[in-house]
Amino acid sequence: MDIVTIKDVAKYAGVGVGTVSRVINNAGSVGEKTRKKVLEAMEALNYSRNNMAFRLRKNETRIIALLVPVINHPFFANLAYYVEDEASKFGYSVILVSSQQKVDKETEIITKIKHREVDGAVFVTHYMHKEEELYDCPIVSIDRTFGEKIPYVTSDNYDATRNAINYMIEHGAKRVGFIGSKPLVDSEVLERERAYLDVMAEHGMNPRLVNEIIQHGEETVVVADFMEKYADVDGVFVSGYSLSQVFYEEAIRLGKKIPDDLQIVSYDGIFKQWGISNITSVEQPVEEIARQVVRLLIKKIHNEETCTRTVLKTKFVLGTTTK
Amino acid sequence: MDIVTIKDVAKYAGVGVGTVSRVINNAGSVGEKTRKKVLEAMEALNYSRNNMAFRLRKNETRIIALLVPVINHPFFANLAYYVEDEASKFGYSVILVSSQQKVDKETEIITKIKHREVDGAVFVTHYMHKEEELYDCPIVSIDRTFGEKIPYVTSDNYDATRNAINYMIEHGAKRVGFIGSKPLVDSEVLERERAYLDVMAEHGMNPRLVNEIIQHGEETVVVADFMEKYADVDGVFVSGYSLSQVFYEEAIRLGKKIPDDLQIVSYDGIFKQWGISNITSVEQPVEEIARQVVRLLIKKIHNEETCTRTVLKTKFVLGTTTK
DNA sequence: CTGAAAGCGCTTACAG
DNA sequence: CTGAAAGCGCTTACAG
Repeated sequence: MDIVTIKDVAKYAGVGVGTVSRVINNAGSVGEKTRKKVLEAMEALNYSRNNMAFRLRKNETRIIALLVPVINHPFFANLAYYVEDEASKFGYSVILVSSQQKVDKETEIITKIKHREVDGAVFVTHYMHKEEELYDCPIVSIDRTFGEKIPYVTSDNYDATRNAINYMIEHGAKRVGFIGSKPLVDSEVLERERAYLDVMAEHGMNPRLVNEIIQHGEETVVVADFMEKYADVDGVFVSGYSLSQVFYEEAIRLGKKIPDDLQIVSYDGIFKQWGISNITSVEQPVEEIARQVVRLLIKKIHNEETCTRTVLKTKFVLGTTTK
Repeated sequence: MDIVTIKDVAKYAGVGVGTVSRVINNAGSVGEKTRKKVLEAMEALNYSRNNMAFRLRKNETRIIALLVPVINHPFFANLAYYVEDEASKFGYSVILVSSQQKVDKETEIITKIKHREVDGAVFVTHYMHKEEELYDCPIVSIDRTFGEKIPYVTSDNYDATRNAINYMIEHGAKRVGFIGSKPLVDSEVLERERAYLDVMAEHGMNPRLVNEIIQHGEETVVVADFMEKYADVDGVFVSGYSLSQVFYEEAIRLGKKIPDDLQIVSYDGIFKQWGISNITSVEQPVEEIARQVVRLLIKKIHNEETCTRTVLKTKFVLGTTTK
């Protein structure tokens, strides 16, 4: 079972390789009977095009990379699902990289672009240091801002957070706290803290705020500290992918009555389909985010114009953790 | 910013392209000062190897495909996480394909192998029809059996199911049922039903069994039917990725006291880390499955010997749904 | 409409 | 130790 090339087909059909190429690609014009001969030859030889060669010639890999902190988390897994779905519509495959918050995994993607292993990448990561060279690569991001040259899509962090906090206040919360996993880098996620502080100021309330860089695995400690420091909170806004579930469980463990003693609203990460406990939350339009980001990236790859910032609307979804 | 090739480096360093290639790959021997010149040239020109060309030459893509029914499900997302981690240790990237139970997505992978877009694939799918051509491809599978030529890894389905059911019986269950999402194809998952029937026979109990092919989205209906048909069950073994959560919720909805009226054990799909409700379950060693499957695939790709069947041990994890 | 040739960016015998 | 050449499997002007 040797590998059959365009040459074999050409010989079998008694034509030149160029002609074979033309019928494969429906490019140029080729006579009807020649075309038929070639098609028969392809059939007889069970030919299939070697796309490594094709791509080298065309200088495109038709692959994009998706860089997420971890894939085995509901938000990112959902994102990956729709990214793959959208990319495949445009003939792109997607390779997966879990950064695990390690910088080397992140620079690895840049390397893959430079080495022509992928055409571009979508970055969902809040940890990598900026690198100049990054700006020349076809990259799009979610939430994170890199300056004018890298388009990103985000959700209406500020407004959604305001609404969520006001909701708790309208439903009786007097001492509202904010606990968040703070990105290391410029990110629209920071708008959530700003929104919180603004609302607190408007109501003349004292902020009860912990927003810090949390390493994977440290969530429990941070939550425990928060609950000790602000034992009197009766409403908490939780920001960050792995934080809400931890927070919810810790609150239960401390014997808080939810929502009577304590209301909770979370940004991100509550996915009914996975049966995760029913926390009231600001739900991101993950499907739409995924599709937009892919389309932006493909435009970027083809050097088309893109707008830098795309903002999508979240949905406030009531669960059982608010009044 | 033109693309810089090995030729440019060679010219800059005043050597032949072969020499440049040799220093890049540390292959052959090259004089110390020549090497230095070349390295300097690479540095000066900011050269990085075009891996499309490299791979065409070597006839390897260093990419494997992971085909799962859907990526946005805890089990598969975890699998993907470890598959990517293991693959990257061997220098492989992994592209992701969610079959969504569609046959065309599945044959697409075969196409990708034939077109040299990937070197091989891991199949986690229970729906595709057998195709002869598949047997010549570097493919490994999870649970599913394709005959001698395709290696697969699975867990101890039979024993684990026996243990789980016996556990419920030992803890008072008298009318034990089995509800499962049945694979369309030859799969070790079928051992679970066999184990169940064996245990029922040994205890002289009447089987209460529904094991059928369930389309995505139909879980609720099937569960409702089961509960109507076997309203008297006081212990149920649930088999199938998306079924356990649905089953649990339906039982609650019907007002069953768990575990007093009804004990539940599930195979697959309960992941504490995602806060999914605490169902007693047979936990698959997903990390180990992933790593084994990748290693098997890479052996397959390199035409090394592999054993056809690898069985890994599950863990019986007590939750709150059994006595 | 079609064939022969050059070239995509690399590696690898083959001479020297 | 090193350069020139052939070749991986394709596409694409270029002639005819």
